[in-house]
Amino acid sequence: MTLPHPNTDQISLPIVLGVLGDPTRLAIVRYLASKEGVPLNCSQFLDLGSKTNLSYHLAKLREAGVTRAEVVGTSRLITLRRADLDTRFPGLLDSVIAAAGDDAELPMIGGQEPAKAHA
Amino acid sequence: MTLPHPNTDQISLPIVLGVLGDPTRLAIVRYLASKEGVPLNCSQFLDLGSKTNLSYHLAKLREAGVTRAEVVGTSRLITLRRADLDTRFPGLLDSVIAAAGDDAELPMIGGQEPAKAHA
DNA sequence: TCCTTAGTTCAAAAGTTATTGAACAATTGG
DNA sequence: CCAATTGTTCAATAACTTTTGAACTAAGGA
Repeated sequence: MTLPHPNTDQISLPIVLGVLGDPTRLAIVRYLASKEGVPLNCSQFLDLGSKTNLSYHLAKLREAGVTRAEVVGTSRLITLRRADLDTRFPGLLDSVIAAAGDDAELPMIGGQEPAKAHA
Repeated sequence: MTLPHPNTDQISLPIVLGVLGDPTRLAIVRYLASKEGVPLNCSQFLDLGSKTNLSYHLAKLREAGVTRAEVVGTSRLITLRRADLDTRFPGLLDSVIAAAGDDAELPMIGGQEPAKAHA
């Protein structure tokens, strides 16, 4: 039981940008980046919407090639496809994550700390 | 007669990403980047759609803060807001333009040369 | 086996975005 | 003034995206 993912060379720039142009998904990506190395399952994101709605957004991210979802038991372990994205679009993910880190308009996850403005 | 533009600090990351997540607009931005310094008017982009449709897409880019449109006579001179975007989201525009430069899926403008694959 | 947990799928509704054509405005040149 | 050029606005439609709830599957534990 594996889920469909695009190959690295099939990842499309407009699709990736479009998928990241949604506050919920950008919040997911920011959170994944902040927990890099720790695989997360969908229920980590329930702050952002209903189970069904997250399933939808996570599928969009996966189908765009932004995340990878590995089936483990009844869970999906979700990770950022950082290396693949860096290969395909050098610097893009880093600059998006850096910009998102500062963005107080994006929804927070699990008491996440908003990046502080320079005192 | 000036057109509304967001201030630099009003430029929103998800809105910018969403606006760039459209092949027509990404093609416009790529072309503007390739002609940096040369202000272009809307009719340069008629390859990409009807006059009305371009007016729509150019308004989206302007309202998102990606481009600036200056009214000169009956023309709008359109430029990329590169410095403002670099200030707000360092590295983002560069990585998007670099990635778009290579993208053969994006529509071309006026016999634009597709970036060649490495021989 | 039965229950729970984790997540998907489906269909419907709501909302948003893209595209079109016709009509409009403003400037420029004759 | 008249016509051409440049681009906008409006209303309609088409197409897509997001959100929801109910029903479902699959694995794991008691």
